[in-house]
Amino acid sequence: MKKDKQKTRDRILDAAEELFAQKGHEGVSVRQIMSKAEADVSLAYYHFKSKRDLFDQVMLRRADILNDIRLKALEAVERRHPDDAPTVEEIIDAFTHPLLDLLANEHEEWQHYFQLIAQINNSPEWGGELMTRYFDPLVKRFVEALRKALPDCDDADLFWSYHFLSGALTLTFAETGRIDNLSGGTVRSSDLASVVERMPKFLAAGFERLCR
Amino acid sequence: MKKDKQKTRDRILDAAEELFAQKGHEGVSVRQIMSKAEADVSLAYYHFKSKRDLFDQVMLRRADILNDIRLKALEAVERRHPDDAPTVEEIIDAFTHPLLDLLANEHEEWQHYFQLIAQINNSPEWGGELMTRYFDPLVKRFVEALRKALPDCDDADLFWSYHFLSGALTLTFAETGRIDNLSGGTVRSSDLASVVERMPKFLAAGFERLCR
DNA sequence: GAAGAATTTCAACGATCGTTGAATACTAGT
DNA sequence: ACTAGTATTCAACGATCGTTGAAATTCTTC
Repeated sequence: MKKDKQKTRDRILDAAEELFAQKGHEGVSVRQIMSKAEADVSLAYYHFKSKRDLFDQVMLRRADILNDIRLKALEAVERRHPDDAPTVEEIIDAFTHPLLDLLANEHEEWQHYFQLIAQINNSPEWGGELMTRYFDPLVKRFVEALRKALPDCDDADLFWSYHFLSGALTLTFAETGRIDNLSGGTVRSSDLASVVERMPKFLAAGFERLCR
Repeated sequence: MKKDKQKTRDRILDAAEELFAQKGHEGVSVRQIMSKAEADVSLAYYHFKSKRDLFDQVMLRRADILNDIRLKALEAVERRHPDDAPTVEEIIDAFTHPLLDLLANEHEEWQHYFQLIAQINNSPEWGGELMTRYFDPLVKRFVEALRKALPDCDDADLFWSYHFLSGALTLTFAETGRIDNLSGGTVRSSDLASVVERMPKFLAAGFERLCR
């Protein structure tokens, strides 16, 4: 039935998502993906045009959901400030909180996708093209909100601040465990509640110091 | 002669560094590397034990230089403060400035290495192990300096702040050009002088707000 | 210039890669 | 039950993968 097609296609996407996140696009073979998906190799080429197309579909599958909830979070913040502008911290929170919530509360479902984004964002090969294509419209919307909150900020300060934000956020997605070692175990990469409460404060302070 | 050996070995390391940085460890074949190095495939296995060993040697070649100059920069800052503690911004500047200087002034020589670090730092596969092995002793030294500058800061705030710093710094290394698109060309990824003057201020503000 | 070590070339191995075409099994509407 | 599509299996293609052993060359030292 139709459901089975969806099931198989989704199983392939799940397996691909996980393996791409762990080893990168080139570090995984179609055979490894299909083996994890418990399906024949040829099925990859029945459901997708090519390995590259499979990769793109993995990216696309969750991108719209992400853009939706983040836009709604921003709009909610703006609705709470009908007259004045929201604070920088509120805007950054709207930008980051939905993602960190998803990662914290639906960890198994979203972890690999976020790890994939973490890798792509720092890759010269993929970083420019892919991230721009999927997420830049939303990012521009947030930058505009930040500009309104920091009316005296010049463009260079604003965009570089966003750049630092982007780096801090995506490294969090990677959950490399490096900070676990570094702190001797007192801090854990997977403790996203700690990030939710600290990251907006940390980054808002940066924006505000640079922009005035 | 001996010089030629070094020459060939270094040509291989250079080619590997560039290709690994662009496509990742698994995205490049030994044959592609040796073709760029203009040497026979077998020479890779004369000069190195395996592909993985070649990768490790690429990482090692510049790691010590980096640790050296950063340690010296920190010691210089501390020497300038015989009685009191250096400011957070001074410490962060010592941590980041040497790297950004190298990238800005010897771009061709160091760009690919830093791009490689940018990718590894955000990879769950490599991020924990490799970065810890090569750079954590130095990082711990800097965290101690920061702790002295922020005596009332608790460990979680301190380590998470460093985590945000690490993400912001390594994304800068990647030079993905994403911010170029985002800003419509008014900001350029390769304009590292802009980063040098902004990043320590931005990050110091974050540390200070979180830690007090 | 001969001896010995260091370096480079050449040819090949088995394994795995992405991808495809044709045959088979399954499902839905009549 | 027949048909028309949808989904899955099987076998295979040429290319490329990491790696190796042995021969040929070049370099160092006497």
